[in-house]
Amino acid sequence: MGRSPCCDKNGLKKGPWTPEEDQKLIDYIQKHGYGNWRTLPKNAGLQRCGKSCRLRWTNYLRPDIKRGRFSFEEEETIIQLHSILGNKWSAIAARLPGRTDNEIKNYWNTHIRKRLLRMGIDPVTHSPRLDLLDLSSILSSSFYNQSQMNISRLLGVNSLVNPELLRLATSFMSSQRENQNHKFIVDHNVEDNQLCSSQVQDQYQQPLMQSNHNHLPTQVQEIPACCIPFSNEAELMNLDQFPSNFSHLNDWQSNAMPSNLTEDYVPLPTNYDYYATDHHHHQTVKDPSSSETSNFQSNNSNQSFSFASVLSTPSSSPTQLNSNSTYVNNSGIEEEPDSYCSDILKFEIRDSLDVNDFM
DNA sequence: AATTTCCCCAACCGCGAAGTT
DNA sequence: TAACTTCGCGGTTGGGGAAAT
Repeated sequence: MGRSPCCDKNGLKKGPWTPEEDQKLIDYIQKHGYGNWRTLPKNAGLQRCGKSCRLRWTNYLRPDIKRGRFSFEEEETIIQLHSILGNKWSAIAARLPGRTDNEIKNYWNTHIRKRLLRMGIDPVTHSPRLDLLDLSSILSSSFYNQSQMNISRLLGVNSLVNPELLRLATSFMSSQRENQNHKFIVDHNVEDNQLCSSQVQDQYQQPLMQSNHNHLPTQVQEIPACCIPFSNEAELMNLDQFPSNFSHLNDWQSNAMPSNLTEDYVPLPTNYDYYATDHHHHQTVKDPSSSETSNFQSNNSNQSFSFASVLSTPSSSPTQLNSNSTYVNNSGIEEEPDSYCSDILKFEIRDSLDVNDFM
């Protein structure tokens, strides 16, 4: 069909918005609600095209926008969802309350993508690529004890259930065991380790599901490069239908996982409320799509995000969900989520669980 | 201190989908 | 059914601040 002329560009302002323009837009939307973006700027007294107004509103002025750095859980969720959805930023944003697709897209392109590349992970396929992998950084930073190993640091992201990388990592570990007895010093400042993960659990969980609980997958099995136990995008989209109470999920988890794998993880609260810590500053704005007033809080995304998060977040994680994304460590110094997580997520593999069994 | 380079992110652009006439 | 309008998405750009030289 014919394309709409974007807008009459003559005389319309472009570029950064001024506070006055912002206020005009806010005032207008608070009075009349949003919608009909084409006529909105004229009615609001703005020399902008409707598209520009819509973007400004949805990406910046909306009262439910969450500002600040991405939390570890958010980052983790982005990676997980991206492994399933690809560059469908709006779909990803729908499951990250308060975050916009634009913000997520920017964060992916400026942070996560680069980090994955440095770790030898193809950010498109979420699969390891040996031509990208910086082996030296792995060797120098990932092994410091035979029995204690931070697999998350090694693998970088929990979404990478891809067994090939696990195999690669394990191969390194095995060779290290054979050839060296000394401990490796962990460089806590290595940026490649920043994107760490808490979910070695996930490394096992999905294969276990797929293998009918009876055996672990072999390395040649094809396993989707994601850890959320949904086989496809449609299934993921149906997350919204899940109740916010996860008692069934816990049953499912405990049934699905062998006890020797699950016992290190305490069951999560069944009524986990993602919004519990952040109910501040809700402005009320009319949503023309509804006859009632909306406060822009998406319950759907609440539920779905919680579900995914519960699946992948050990209860031992000290990080408050949806908290401000700046972290303060014990010394009162702000700490970036990238670095704090490398410490909290050290993962101990019990002697009875030999990672080589997964080979 | 000055200049250059790098990086981030708000905003723009083009396109397709969905809705309306 | 076609023509048109509106909206939303994803890719890209460029301004400005930070870091490096």
